[in-house]
Amino acid sequence: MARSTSTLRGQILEAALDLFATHGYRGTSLHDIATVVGCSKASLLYHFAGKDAILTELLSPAGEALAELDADLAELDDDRVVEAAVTGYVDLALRFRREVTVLFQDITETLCHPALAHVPGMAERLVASLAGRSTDPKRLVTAHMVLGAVFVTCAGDPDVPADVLREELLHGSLRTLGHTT
Amino acid sequence: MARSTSTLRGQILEAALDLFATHGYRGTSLHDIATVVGCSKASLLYHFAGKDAILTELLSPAGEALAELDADLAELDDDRVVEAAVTGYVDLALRFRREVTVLFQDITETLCHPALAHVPGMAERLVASLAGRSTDPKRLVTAHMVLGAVFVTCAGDPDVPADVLREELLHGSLRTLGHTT
DNA sequence: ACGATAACTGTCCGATCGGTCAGTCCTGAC
DNA sequence: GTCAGGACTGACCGATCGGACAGTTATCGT
Repeated sequence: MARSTSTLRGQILEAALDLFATHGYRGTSLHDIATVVGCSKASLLYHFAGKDAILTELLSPAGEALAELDADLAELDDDRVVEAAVTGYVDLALRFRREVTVLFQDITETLCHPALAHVPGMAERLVASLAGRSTDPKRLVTAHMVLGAVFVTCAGDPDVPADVLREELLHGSLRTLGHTT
Repeated sequence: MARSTSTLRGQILEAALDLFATHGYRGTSLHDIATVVGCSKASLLYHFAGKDAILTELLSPAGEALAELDADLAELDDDRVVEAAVTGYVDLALRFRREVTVLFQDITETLCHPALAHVPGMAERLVASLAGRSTDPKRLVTAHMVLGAVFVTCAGDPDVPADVLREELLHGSLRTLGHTT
């Protein structure tokens, strides 16, 4: 073996995450990844079943974390769910900032991916939670706004200290929702 | 001539806008467009110089409108610019909702397009305007949040009456910015 | 020292893409 | 009628993509 297995696998995932976040999933070829890593394209396909498998492995942790949040929020009553949804969503988006950027780059291609099949449904429930499970169109719009605000801000990766960013995402989202603390 | 020129051109643009918004620019082939329109792929390339040219013609009006907003905002003083930026941006995003969706689907591919070369710079100035030209990191974060909130909400095309949507985008954005009316 | 096995690669393949081009078809002016 | 020119198309092209596969290299247990 030229390299230890885990080493090259990790390098491939790291390079792929970088390239997917910069140029999108469709905009990145296996050749591009192989060039960055410094191995052959065939080597990628030795470690991973295919290009899909790389994306799946990259996004699965974020998907599972979102599923956890989804389950947690389901057990809260309506007046407590809003703050929990905001905090959980912001922390999730910050923790998986690079994955969010990948999603942002190629939203349709990545969302229709098997590993993320449950995301649309969970996103819809997250919006419902952000809206305090109200069906008022106005509150649904603001909930969508929070979804987009945190999403794009994290994907944009602004040059701001992490704690300031988190604090402002939380407060800004609550202000958007008209939630008085 | 089988059809009047303008008819087929218009059908091509309409179909392309639809497909680009649904599957992204990269995810839509000339063959896809031709199939929807009901003509040959070669016919598309008779009416347009290339796939790029179709995207350019689709997004140019939105780009020009953004440039107008950019120029208008430049002439306002700091305490007036925030509300003007919010109103102008929301109205722009609503007017070019489908174009926003196209942008959302394939952000890197579309933004590096010649016709939209000035957009990143204008977007940056728009963020500055939304932040009241303050350099406070907290205000910059909230400005980015508004940018994303309106962007994603318009791209998502929620099933809400147009006037309610506009009203909530405006009020929600101002609340996000902590702007007391 | 030496197979067995895992790690890795060069090369080829079919599919699909955007784009070109010679040629056909139709229409309207004369 | 006819003919010039715009509208349109089928067939083809080179490039690039994800992927398959036989073969080579390096490592380790014995």
